[in-house]
Amino acid sequence: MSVTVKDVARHAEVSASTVSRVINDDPRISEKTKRRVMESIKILRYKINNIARSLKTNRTHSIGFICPELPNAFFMGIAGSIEEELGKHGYSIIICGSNENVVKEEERINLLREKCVDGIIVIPASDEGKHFNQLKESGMPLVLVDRLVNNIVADAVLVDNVNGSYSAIEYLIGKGIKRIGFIGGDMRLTSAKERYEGYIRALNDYCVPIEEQIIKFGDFHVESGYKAMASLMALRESPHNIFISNYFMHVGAVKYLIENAGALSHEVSISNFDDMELSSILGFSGVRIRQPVGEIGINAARLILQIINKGVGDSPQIVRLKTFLIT
Amino acid sequence: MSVTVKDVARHAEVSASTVSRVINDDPRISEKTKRRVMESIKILRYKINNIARSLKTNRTHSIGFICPELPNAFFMGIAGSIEEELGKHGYSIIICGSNENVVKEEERINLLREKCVDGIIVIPASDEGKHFNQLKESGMPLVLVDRLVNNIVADAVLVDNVNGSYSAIEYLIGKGIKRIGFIGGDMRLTSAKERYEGYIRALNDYCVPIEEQIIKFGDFHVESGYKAMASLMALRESPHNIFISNYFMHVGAVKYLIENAGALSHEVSISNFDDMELSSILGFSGVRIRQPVGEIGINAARLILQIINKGVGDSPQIVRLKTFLIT
DNA sequence: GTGAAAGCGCTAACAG
DNA sequence: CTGTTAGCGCTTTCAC
Repeated sequence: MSVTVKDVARHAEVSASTVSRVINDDPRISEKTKRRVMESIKILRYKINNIARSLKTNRTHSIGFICPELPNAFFMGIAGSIEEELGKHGYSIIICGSNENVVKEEERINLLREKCVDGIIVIPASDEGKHFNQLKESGMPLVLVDRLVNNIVADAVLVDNVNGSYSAIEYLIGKGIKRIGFIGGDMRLTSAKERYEGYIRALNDYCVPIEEQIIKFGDFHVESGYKAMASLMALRESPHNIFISNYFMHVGAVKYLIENAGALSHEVSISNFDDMELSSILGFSGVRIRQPVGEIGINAARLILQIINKGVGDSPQIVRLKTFLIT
Repeated sequence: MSVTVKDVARHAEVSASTVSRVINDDPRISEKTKRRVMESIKILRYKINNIARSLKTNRTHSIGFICPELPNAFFMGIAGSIEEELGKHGYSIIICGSNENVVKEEERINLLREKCVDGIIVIPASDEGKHFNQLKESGMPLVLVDRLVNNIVADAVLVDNVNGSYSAIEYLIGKGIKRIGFIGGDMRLTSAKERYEGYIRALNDYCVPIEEQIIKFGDFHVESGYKAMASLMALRESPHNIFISNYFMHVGAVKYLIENAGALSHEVSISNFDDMELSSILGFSGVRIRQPVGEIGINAARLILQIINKGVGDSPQIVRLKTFLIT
């Protein structure tokens, strides 16, 4: 079938171990034999079989990446920078979608374990996850991204969500805008919770009363943003300013406003979390919070490599990346 | 380190092969021993080592997926459905970005070969690719997606680009609109070429003269759409209707129009290829062509599995999926 | 500086 | 139905 070290060895008239040493850049090999072996490798078009190597070395140079859904610009932005950063170190990524489903997430984790990946990076499907503890106990390097999980002590890369929304609300208040509607995400996600917290905290700090009825919750998806905006606009005294906690709900909300432009009793201005490619042209624009998407991925990649190479530290590292207010 | 078949065998007081048979659902194993082995597997928390299995079976159940860039909603839509479809058959995907760079693409292919993937699905970086021939000669199952490559005979999943843009232009002409500007992609991509061909063919068929100066070319990215729109709007007689050949250039073009709304001498209506999540709310809306993104992925996945399982057919299969005109 | 031999964890004849 | 044996392609002591 395919050409192996043995074939190369025979062709170069050396032993298999010598070929192996050449492949692995072992310094104590003479220039001469090295050249000869290289020659044979080229002639025979030898390609190393990493499966066999992995079996021996217990390293696959593969990292698993699990995220709630693939066709999601935010997650894929992260995946992209993870892939790039890991690629620099000879690692590749196996991508899995969990469908925002804890059961499937666990399934994927098992799959990746069986594939013997060297580590797993995951954007958790929810705040629940005893399976992560099992994973850690098994010794698998693990990095959580974007969200935390209850009762799990693990290394993680997050964004400073609280201060993110806080700064946006603070800015609006500074502009004299006090009545600010809010569209939040699923409160089982730490990111959603934290963004909500930043909103509440800013209002409190500036002594702005909190109005329950102008606070709505969706699930970070387009459709829920649409509905939340609809219910806000259906209020007798609908808010003129609204803060939306992620990109996709922002899109849904804008969609509602565009489709119902005629029926609106007043103008609306939207501020929002996330600054994706299209955020700036969605219109209705107030301020927005940019997440350092690329940085998130790079940090996650570096963190997992560090764990793989140096072992888990005693206390888990939590990297919190700053957000930027775009006015 | 980790528990192996041998450990399970010892614990269940059977031989390693029996354990292996249980794992692989070999029918000729007695219910009783099967149960006992399963028990031991559970107790010892045995997890199969697929690396070792792969070494033996020459199957990794991994498929490589190479695309020009990861954070791209279109590519990732395809990746997502590939992942899902392959997942149903026990396969996972290793994702690689080629950075729209043929050299890196080749590098990635070699990486995937060394990882012994069972097949490779690629959205080519350009129309150039002798490396694909080498790959095919090596016996690696290969499926091209979205674009073809010169002089390469390979199975592929494509979209009917020509008829896609033809039908849009035809529709506009039917509405009495004859002067239609065009923003195309990099003509080294077959998809860009075909969309342009559809435009030209429709104009010819309806005896509409072709005006070179209202035809611009970008590179399928946001920025180039912005620039192309700018140069169209800078014309003395800028077109009122414009057809744009993909989503990202559409975004860029809209961005230009929004930013320069005041300076425009007339209204503009945009028709475009692609119907992504946000296409419908970008405004300036004429008609658009929907690509069946999910279907593309599903077909690619099925095709690669078919090649893996039944071998390459004598003549390559080219699946051409229909597009839909959304009015 | 190089070779011989053992073995990673699994599967697959071949026996029985 | 189950065990024995060999070996996938590589790395890695241990000799020399």
